[in-house]
Amino acid sequence: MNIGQLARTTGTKAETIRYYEKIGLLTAPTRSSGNYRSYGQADRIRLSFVRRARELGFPIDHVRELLDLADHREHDCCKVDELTRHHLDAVDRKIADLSALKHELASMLSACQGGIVANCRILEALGTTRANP
Amino acid sequence: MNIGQLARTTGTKAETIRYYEKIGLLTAPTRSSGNYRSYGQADRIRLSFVRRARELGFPIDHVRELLDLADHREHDCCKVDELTRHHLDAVDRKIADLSALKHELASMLSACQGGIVANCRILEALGTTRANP
DNA sequence: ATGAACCTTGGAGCGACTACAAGGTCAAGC
DNA sequence: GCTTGACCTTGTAGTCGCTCCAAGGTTCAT
Repeated sequence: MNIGQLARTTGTKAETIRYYEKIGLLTAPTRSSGNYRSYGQADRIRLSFVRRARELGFPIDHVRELLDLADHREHDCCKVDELTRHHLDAVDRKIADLSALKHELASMLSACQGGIVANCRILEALGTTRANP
Repeated sequence: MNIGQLARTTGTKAETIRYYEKIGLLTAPTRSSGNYRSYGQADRIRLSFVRRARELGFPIDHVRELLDLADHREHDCCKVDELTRHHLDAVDRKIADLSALKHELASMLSACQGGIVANCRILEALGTTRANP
């Protein structure tokens, strides 16, 4: 499998695969006679794992740790649990922040009655300072 | 007011203020005899507006448009409304994505019963390919 | 006069890619 | 055998929104 095929079967761009190789997330594969990267099933599985973890929003460093853990199947899995929990907390915080934001934007929108900018409640709301005045 | 004072009164770092000036979000202020930037109240208000919009997650380009709109008080405010609506939609989508993510992470966590990595449900879930296999 | 606390500029670095340029390789069709 | 076009290679620069740093200038209190 060359890089394009691997890219297609994993829904990744070839550039991204090369990037993962450069930062050491994926190991350099063997090369063909024409110096093309040549991948096998194990590579595909590993990349899929990476993509899935990234889809779930794990930062690259966490993915690296997860890969490490997955490579040592005799280890205790509490570290995996901890990473996941940690990430879940971060996601929760982000959701809370965005929800607050959403309500603020929604109330700005509902206050807007159209008309000219001079009377715009949205811009008014934006002009309302919050940081220590 | 020099840059440090403006920074403190708006909860911004001096570097960020200089950055905003460089990208043309804020106009270059007058300079003191010693070549220090010297700001007035109008600058403080404008920067506060920018910070507030950024807090609300508007990307810099939108902030630029909002500033433009706020500068032309006689214009119709429907563009402001549109920008806000657009942003609200994006926030909503992000919340939906994160909620889906949260549930996935939570169910991964609840499936994990401890033990060694070889039996870890979290890693198993991560290994489950989703992109076209 | 000296030192600390500020300011100046320019440039590099972050994360996680993405895009591009200039060239090499491969398979199919003629 | 030659051309065409799709693929691959490398390296570098750009994205976004800052943040940090280094090397030097200014201001003010002691």
